[in-house]
Parts: sequence; structure tokens; C-alpha cells
Amino acid sequence: MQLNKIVEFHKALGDLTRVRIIALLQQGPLHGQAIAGKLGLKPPTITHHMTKLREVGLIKERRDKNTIYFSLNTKILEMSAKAILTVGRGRDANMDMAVTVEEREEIIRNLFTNDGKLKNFPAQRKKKLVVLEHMIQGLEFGKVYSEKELNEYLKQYYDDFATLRRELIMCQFMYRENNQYELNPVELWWIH
Amino acid sequence: MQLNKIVEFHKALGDLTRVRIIALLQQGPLHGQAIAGKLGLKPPTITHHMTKLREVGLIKERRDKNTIYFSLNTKILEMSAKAILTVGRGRDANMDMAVTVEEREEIIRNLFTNDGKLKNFPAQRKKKLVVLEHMIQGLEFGKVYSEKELNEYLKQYYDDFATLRRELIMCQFMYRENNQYELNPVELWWIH
DNA sequence: TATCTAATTAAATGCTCATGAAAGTAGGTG
DNA sequence: CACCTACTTTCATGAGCATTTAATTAGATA
Repeated sequence: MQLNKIVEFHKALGDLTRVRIIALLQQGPLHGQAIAGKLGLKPPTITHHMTKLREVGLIKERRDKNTIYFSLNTKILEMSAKAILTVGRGRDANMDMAVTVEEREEIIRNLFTNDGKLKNFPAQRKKKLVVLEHMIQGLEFGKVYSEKELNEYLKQYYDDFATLRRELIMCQFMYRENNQYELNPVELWWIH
Repeated sequence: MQLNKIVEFHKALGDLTRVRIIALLQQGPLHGQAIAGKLGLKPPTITHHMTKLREVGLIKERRDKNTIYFSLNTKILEMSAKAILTVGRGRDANMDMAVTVEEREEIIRNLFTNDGKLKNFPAQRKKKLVVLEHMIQGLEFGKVYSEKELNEYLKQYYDDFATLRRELIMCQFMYRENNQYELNPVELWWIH
């Protein structure tokens, strides 16, 4: 898994309020005001924290009338929690250590314009992985994308979105099921 | 594990520099200046981060002349990383291994009056655990109680609240930090 | 002794972020 | 329509913290 993802995950849990929210959601789904009540906090504060937790993929939600029930994405929680145990080791080392932070930054600097557009799609596997991993940062974990949505998203980086889409599947960053696309669990990225 | 400990652990890993240090130490011990060199940072910065990591138990060190070799305490890393997976969970589920539901009900029926008062505090360990677990059901998980608040709460069950308070700590149902009390997550309860 | 190296401390700087008040949005109901 | 409820957005405040420079401590060596 990418170092930044790991950092963001732990940053999300490096706050007492958010850990208490996790503890509450372990018992079952809850809506916002219930959480606020149990923790003695105001609704805006809960919104703020749920946003943080959602950004790292830890929250699933279901809407009923104008009440939103939050629940825990335990799959993501488990994978993210275990990521730190293997960082810098084994297969992971080949991605994150063989490609140093400086190298990664240089690859991205060379292959993307200042506007964030991809200049050309690299053939070299190492660069390809860096580029793909960089572009999917804007995608949400656990969310299902239609092919149209995914095309739109990819087009902001590169006109030949079909190539990008195909590579995302072939390199296991994403998973396709009857024309719907979803990010693969981070675990699978290590296979590279 | 204690909620605050979990937070401190994740706070320690919620920083890119420290995660990079962890990744480096996964490969083997390193001394301070070597870490500084590999990360492109100054020695004081490394000192700062090693202090943070040491505070949550992640660092072992060995001194050779005036060089200090840091290495990773992988045991602590693993336990701390997994703590978030069970926080807030299990309340009733995990206790059952020691005592059956029927047994528990009989113990509570025998030792509490109809008003819910505790008749006397049992010496037998098994009964003691059931009684304590029963009484803390009214406490909020994740909330910090002053000693005064806790005394007030316990007094509703038993006049000798000091005994109850001491036993709650000794049996690991609660955790005390500078005269503030908090419920321990369930996974500690059945250690003893 | 003086000197070199490694690590730490102290102080300053600048950035990140948790919290809540006030105002705004969205969906549902009478 | 007005009204209610649940949630979000914006903004201000204040606390925490990552980083570095300069000075200091500690150990080893010649």
C-alpha cells in the first residue's frame, strides 16, 4: 500500500473522538445526532469527523428519509490496520522502497503537466504503476462506478481513457463486474 | 486496550516521516544519522520522531560507543495495530467462555436485592467478575469519569464504593490515569 | 588535555486541525 | 405554503505539532 494512504488512515484514527466513533459503530449503525448525543458533541463536529473517516474508506452509509445511518466498513478497517505491519517489507518493499519517494515524485513530475494532465502513458512497468496509482487517488473506496463515470473521471487526466481503464483492470487496481467498476482492496495492490 | 493508548499509537503513525522510519526499520536496525541521511532530514528531526515512536513502545535501542541503533518492536506494533479491530466490540460475547449465561444469572440473582443493591462483595473470583461486569453496564464506554463521579455511581450498588473501585482496577475492567477513570475495552476483561 | 562524532535540547516559525456558532441546504410533514 | 428535522458549510479561534538553527551534552580517541 502507498505510504500516504497509510499515513492518512492513521491520521484519521489519531483522534480520540474518531476512535470513540469507531468504537460506537462496532456495535452497530448509528445516525449523526445519536453519535453527537452519546459523545456530548455538536452535529457540525460529527459531520467533520465522519468526513475524515469517510475519506479513508471506513464509513458506509444508508439514507432513510433525511436521517443518515453510518456504519463501519470493517473490511477496509482490517486491511488498513494491517498495512503498517508489512510496510517496507516483502512484496510491498518492491513498490514503496524500490521506488523511493523521490523517484515517485520525479516520475510524476516528468509525466504530468502542471495542470495535472498525463503527457503520455509509459510502457515501463514501474512507471506505469506509479502513474496509475497516482490517478486513482481521487476515486473513492467502496464506491461503484459506471463505465461512463469512470471514463469521465479518467478523461481529466488523459484523452485515451480506454487505455487507462484497461490498464487499471490489468494491473489489478480495479475490478469490473457487469460494466461496473470498483477499486480493489488495497491488499491486492501489493501483488505488483 | 485503553482508548487513549490507541489514539496515541495512531497519532504516532499519522505522520509521513514516522511511517517512513517504520518502513526503514522493518529492514533492520539503523542509527540516527543513517535515518536522517536516508530521509533527507536533520538529526534533531529524527530525535523528535524517535521520541514519539518510543513513547508508544515501538522502538527498541542498543548503544554501541556513542552510536544508538534503533530497531522496531514488532510485537508491540502488531498488538497496537490490531487493537482498533476489536475496540468497542464483544461486551457480552467474550465473557461467556468463563461462565455460562445461566450461571451468571444465578450469581446475580443471589447477590443482588430486588432493588438492584449488592448484598455483599464475593471473594470467589468467578463471582467477583460477574458482579463487577454487571455493575459497569451503566457506565458509558469511552467516557472519562472523575473519582467523585465514579464513587457516586458505585454507591447506588454498594456502600463500600472504595472496594468496588479498587476491584474494578485490579480486575482490569477500568483504567486509571491521574485520578480519572475509564472503562477498558472488553478484550482486556477476560485476560483475568 | 583537546578534539571529533552522535545525539539531544531549546527556541522560533509556520502549518494543520478540532471545535462550535451561525447560517444554509435538503427532505418530509401538516 | 409554512414548519420541522437532520445534516452540511463557512468561518473564527485556539491548540498542537513538524521542522530547523544554534547551542549543549555525552562518549570515545589521540
